[in-house]
Amino acid sequence: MLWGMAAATSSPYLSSSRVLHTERRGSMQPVTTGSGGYRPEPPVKMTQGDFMQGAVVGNGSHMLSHQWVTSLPHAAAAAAAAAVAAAEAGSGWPPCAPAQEAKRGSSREDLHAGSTLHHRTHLGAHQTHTSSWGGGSSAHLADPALGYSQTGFTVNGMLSAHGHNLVHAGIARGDSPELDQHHHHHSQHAHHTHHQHHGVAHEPHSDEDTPTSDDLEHFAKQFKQRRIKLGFTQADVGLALGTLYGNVFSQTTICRFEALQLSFKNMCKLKPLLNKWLEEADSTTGSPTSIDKIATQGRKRKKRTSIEVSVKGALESHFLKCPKPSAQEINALADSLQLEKEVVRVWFCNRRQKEKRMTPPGLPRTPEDAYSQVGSMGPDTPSPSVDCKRMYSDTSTNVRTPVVWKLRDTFVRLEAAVVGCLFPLTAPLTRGTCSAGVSIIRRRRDGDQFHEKRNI
DNA sequence: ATGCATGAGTA
DNA sequence: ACTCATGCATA
Repeated sequence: MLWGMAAATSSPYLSSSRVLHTERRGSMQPVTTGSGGYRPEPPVKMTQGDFMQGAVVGNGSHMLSHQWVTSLPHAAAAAAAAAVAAAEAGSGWPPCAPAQEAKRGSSREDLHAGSTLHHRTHLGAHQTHTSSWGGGSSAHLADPALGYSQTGFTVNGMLSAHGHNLVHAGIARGDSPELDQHHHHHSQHAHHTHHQHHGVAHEPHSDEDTPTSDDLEHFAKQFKQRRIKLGFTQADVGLALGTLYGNVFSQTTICRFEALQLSFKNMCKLKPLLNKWLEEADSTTGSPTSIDKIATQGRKRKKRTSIEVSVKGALESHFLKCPKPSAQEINALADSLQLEKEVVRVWFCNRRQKEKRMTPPGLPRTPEDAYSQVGSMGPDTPSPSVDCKRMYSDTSTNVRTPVVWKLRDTFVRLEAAVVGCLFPLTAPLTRGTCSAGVSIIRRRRDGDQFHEKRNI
C-alpha cells in the first residue's frame, strides 16, 4: 500500500530529475538496453555499449537510500547517439505519457484499429505450419555480422555512418519470400489452397475479424522469422513502431508477442501494428524510420526484489490454493515469508496475470485433445476456483476467444497442482514433468528456468 | 526471455 | 484493491 498510495497520490519519487534526456536516435539505432535506454547510474557492470560517459549528469539521483533507484538516460545510448545523430532532433513523442491514450480508453475496439491498413491480397501460396517454431532466442540469431545485438547496439560505426539503418537497406527485400500467412488454416488440412504472397504479410482476415488463436500463432511465428531475416532485433521493432504509429514498445513486449505471452486481446491489438511494420520493413528499403522515444523521466523505481526459490515455492503453493488471497491472507503470508506485503501482493497480481497469457507453445492444439485430457483428470483436480471462472469470463469479452485459451488455464493449473503434489516445495514452480497424460509439454532445464518446447 | 514493478482504468 | 498493458532490470 505504501507504494501504491504514494504512487496514487502523486508521484512520490520524482527525482529532482530533470529531464535530461539525451537525445539520440536514429532509427534503429542503438538503443541500448532493450528499450529504454536507461540505467541506474552506477552501473556495476558494463557491457560493450556501456561505457559510461561521464557526460551524463551525475545528478543526485539517489538520495533516498535504499531501494529506489533513479533512472537515468543511458549513457551509452547517448554516446552512440551523439555520434550518429546529433542531427536528428526531435522525437515527437510526449515524454511521458503516451502511448496509451489511444489504447486505453478504447481498448476494446481498437483491436481492429489499424487493420484497415493492410489489405493486400493474398496471392496464393500456402504454407502450412511448417516452420518450426523458432527455436532459439531471436537475439542470438541475429547475425552479428550485421552488427546487431540484442541490445540493438551496432557494433561498429555502422550507425555512425549513415545514421541509420543499414539494416534496412541492405537486407530487406528479396529475401524471404516465405512470409505468407496462410490464414485460416483451418482444419481442413486436407488441402489448403492458399495464397501466398510474398514478401509481405497480410492480414488474413478482414479488418475487423478477430483473428483466431491459430492466426495469431501463425502470424507470430512468421513475424519472428521475418524479423530475424531482415536483421532486426525485437528492440528495433519496438522503436520502429513508435515511428510508424507513435506507440513505442519495448523489447519485452515484442518478445512476448512472438512468444504468444500476451493476452489474447493484447495480441489482437498488436498484430495489425506489427503486420504493418512488416510490410514496411519489407518494402521500405529506405524509409528510415527513426525515432526515439523518450524516457520516462527520472522516476524512481523500486529496486527489483528477488524472491528466493524456496519462498517462491511457498507462494506458488498458496497460489494454487488461493489465487486471490485477501489482504489479510497476504499480510499473513508476507509475514511468514518475511516479505513486504506489497511484494506479495504484486507477486500474486503478476502470477494471476501470467495465468492469463496466451497459449504458450506446447499446449493442446485442439479442443478435443484438451477435453479428452481434462476429462481424464482426477478428482483432485483443483477445482478451477472462482478466480478461474472469472478469468475465463474476462477473456470471453472477446466472443471468439478460442477455447484453447480457456483450457490453457486449466492445464496450467492442473499441471501445477500435480507437480505441486509431487514436489511440494522443491519444484513447485517448475511445472516440469507432469506426465499424467497431461504432459504435452516438454521442458528443458535451463538454469532456473524451464523452457517449454512443443512436443511435436 | 522473464521476474518484479508501475500506473491507468475499473469496479 | 484489482486487472491489464507494458517495461526496467536481470538471469
